[in-house]
Amino acid sequence: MAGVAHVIVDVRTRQLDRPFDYAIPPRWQGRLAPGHRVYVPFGRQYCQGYVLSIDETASGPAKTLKPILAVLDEIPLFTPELLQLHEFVRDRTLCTHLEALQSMIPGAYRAHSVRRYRAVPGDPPALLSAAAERLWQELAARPQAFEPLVRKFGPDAALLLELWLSSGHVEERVEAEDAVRAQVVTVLVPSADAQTLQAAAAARARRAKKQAVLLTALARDKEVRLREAGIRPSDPAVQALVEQGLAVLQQQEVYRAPVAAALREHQPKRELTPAQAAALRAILQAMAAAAGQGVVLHGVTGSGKTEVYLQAIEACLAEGGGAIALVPEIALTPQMVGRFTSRFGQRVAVLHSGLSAGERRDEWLRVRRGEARVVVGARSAIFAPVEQLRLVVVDEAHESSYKQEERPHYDAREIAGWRARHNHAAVVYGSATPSMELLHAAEQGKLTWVSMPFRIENRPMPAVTIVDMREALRQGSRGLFSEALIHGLEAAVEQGQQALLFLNRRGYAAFVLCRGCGESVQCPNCDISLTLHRHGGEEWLQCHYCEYRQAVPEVCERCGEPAVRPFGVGTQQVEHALHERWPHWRVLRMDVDTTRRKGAHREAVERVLNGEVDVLLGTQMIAKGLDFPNVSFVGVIAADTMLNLPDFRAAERTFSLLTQVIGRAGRAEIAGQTVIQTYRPDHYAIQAAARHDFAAFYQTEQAYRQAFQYPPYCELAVFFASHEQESYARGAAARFERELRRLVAAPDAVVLPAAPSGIRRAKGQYRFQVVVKYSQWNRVKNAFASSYAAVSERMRKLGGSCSLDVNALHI
DNA sequence: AGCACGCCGACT
DNA sequence: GTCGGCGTGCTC
Repeated sequence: MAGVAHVIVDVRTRQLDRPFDYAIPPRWQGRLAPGHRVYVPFGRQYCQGYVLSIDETASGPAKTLKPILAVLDEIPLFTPELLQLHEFVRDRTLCTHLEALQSMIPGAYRAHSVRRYRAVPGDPPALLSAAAERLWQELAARPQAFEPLVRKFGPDAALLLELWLSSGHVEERVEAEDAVRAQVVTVLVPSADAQTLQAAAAARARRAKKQAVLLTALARDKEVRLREAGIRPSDPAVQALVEQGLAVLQQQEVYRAPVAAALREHQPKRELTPAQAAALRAILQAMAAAAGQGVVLHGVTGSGKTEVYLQAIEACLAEGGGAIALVPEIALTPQMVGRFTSRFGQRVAVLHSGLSAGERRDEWLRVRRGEARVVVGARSAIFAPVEQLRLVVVDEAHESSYKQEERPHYDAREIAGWRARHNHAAVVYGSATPSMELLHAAEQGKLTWVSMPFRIENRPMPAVTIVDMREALRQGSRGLFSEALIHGLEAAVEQGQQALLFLNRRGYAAFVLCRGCGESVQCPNCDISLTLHRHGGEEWLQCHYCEYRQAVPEVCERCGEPAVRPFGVGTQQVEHALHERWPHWRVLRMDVDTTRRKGAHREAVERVLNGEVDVLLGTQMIAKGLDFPNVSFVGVIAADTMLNLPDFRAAERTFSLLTQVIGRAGRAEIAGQTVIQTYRPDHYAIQAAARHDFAAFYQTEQAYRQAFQYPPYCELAVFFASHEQESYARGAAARFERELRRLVAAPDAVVLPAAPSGIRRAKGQYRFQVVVKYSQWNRVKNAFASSYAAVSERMRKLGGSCSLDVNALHI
């Protein structure tokens, strides 16, 4: 047989991480292409697979191959570009073929086998009971799956099926089926020309009004979607038209349209400021160069980056190209989506986790079919099958959410660069606080740096006051709010404007501590303190890692003293304090606890935009991607919460978050005021953010990174082992370290000793890690791959787990 | 991952 | 004497 397909089977194990060969059935020869999804027999079972490549010329095979049973999609899900990209992802993250492939397509594309049973035409078997009689009728009518039959007829159905299968009265067929399929509606379509239809409508206007209405609609619209019209397919009027040959019923696929239309702002194309125009020119130049160039767009908050993106994408479309715009999940708000849909309408597809599986499948399919040429989406949208890709925009490019924390550990920013190079397109990394990595790449001449240092319409940057909370404490102030913060809040609210209060910690208090012995209440499963929550008159302790909950102990569990007190402020406590002090203010709290419910986030944003809120209080979710024109005051309750984390990016994240929070103030006509409360007023991250002085921050931070050899002066990899038993977790990390040291050495890599992770135990699992610094991936990747292989298999058998995050963001 | 093949303890 | 425990090994 001629034609062999090399297929990756959908079985998640490293042992099967290689192509398997299958025979191409005659009717698919010449039509089956790389990227097609197929259904194949594998071992004693069936599974779906992905065609990597095809060998048309394969002559007489040494062994007889099993055949492909079915091709699951009309067009290959993977374009040639995506197949090539999957090799890059595999090489860069050391994941399997399957992991790389499946991260690129919607999860809805997963076929399961369904066995259906059908009565063989001819002599029926002896039907001994009424139930058997009915079962036989059912099987004769159409093929039936096992589960519904047993549900309907009881366990006897299984016995009868078995009997009839062996006697040959019933046959079994295995079919592949996706759990999420295309949505199908019944439509009535005309089978006569418009004139005939209108004449027929006129003739029926008196005696058959419903038929007349349908005929008129058919003449006008060429189709009637019955469900939308509230008419059943069995309606006599419909049946009559079909019988008279005027119309036929058809099943038609329809797209599930996500709610992108909501909050659609009809924003006209805006006149660009000189800085915006210069930025747009730089992007268009990079596109015209067709060399996969990258541009860093450093634009202060309120400088109008989105408008630049929109106009650059317009230029793509005008040239017949396509574009992808990546936005962090947290910023992918209806507001942001609305700006794209109002500008590009149906040419935009939206891809993010808020969509249902079916919506995501349909949006993706619109892209694959070339019907949508612009994609707006979160991280995984970087794999969208846009053809003629001319531009990739990565908005808020400093955001850590572009790195996938699960396997495969890819970084969408890096994939953006790959796709730009592959397509001879351009990539834009936009941010008010570009990362140290972007800065470093620009300094080395790998990226072009463009600045938009002013806000649109020359609005001023907010005035920032730093309040030293140590000083306030010395003066006897023990409240959450300093004088400056109180003045700012009151001034804003009294003038009918809005205020925003930021605190990066949810719950009521960070932890509870016994004043008798100094012991805090710990989570029994994790190595961290429990957080105090107070809501709706109730009070409890909660773990922010594993969701464990317990009551607050009356007395200390260690020393028995009734001296358990809350410490450290959370958003619930600030909300409480606001209510106490200003009972008539309308305060809205926004954090994970208040926005968990679907749609809650959007409702909250709408309430703020509608002016139903005086003070919006929240965690970092209020700092990003939202544009509230009536906010004139921003307060930061405690700038230090992020600064004290044991992470080499703590300063960068503080600087970035503060800059963004400050930037929420004064985005429209009103001037902005800002107060930052801190115990470390002299820290360079806080100082630089307050003075809007990016250069100063970068200079200091760069010196630290270089001195301690952290990114961007190297790359980090983190091997991670976790197990219920501490010794197994430690052992796996130690073995990985030993293995890797055997294979690489300085200067290619610096292997740090195996050590417990920041949180030694989480969800009942002990966690150990090995951190490696290296600068050239190609020189170390083989060593990583084999060291990992040496440990991971055994760890899994022991009931633990391992991971290897290459190019890791934090350790 | 499944599923079978294959060698040793407690039962009809 | 069997039924069944789960330790290796294979899947085009």
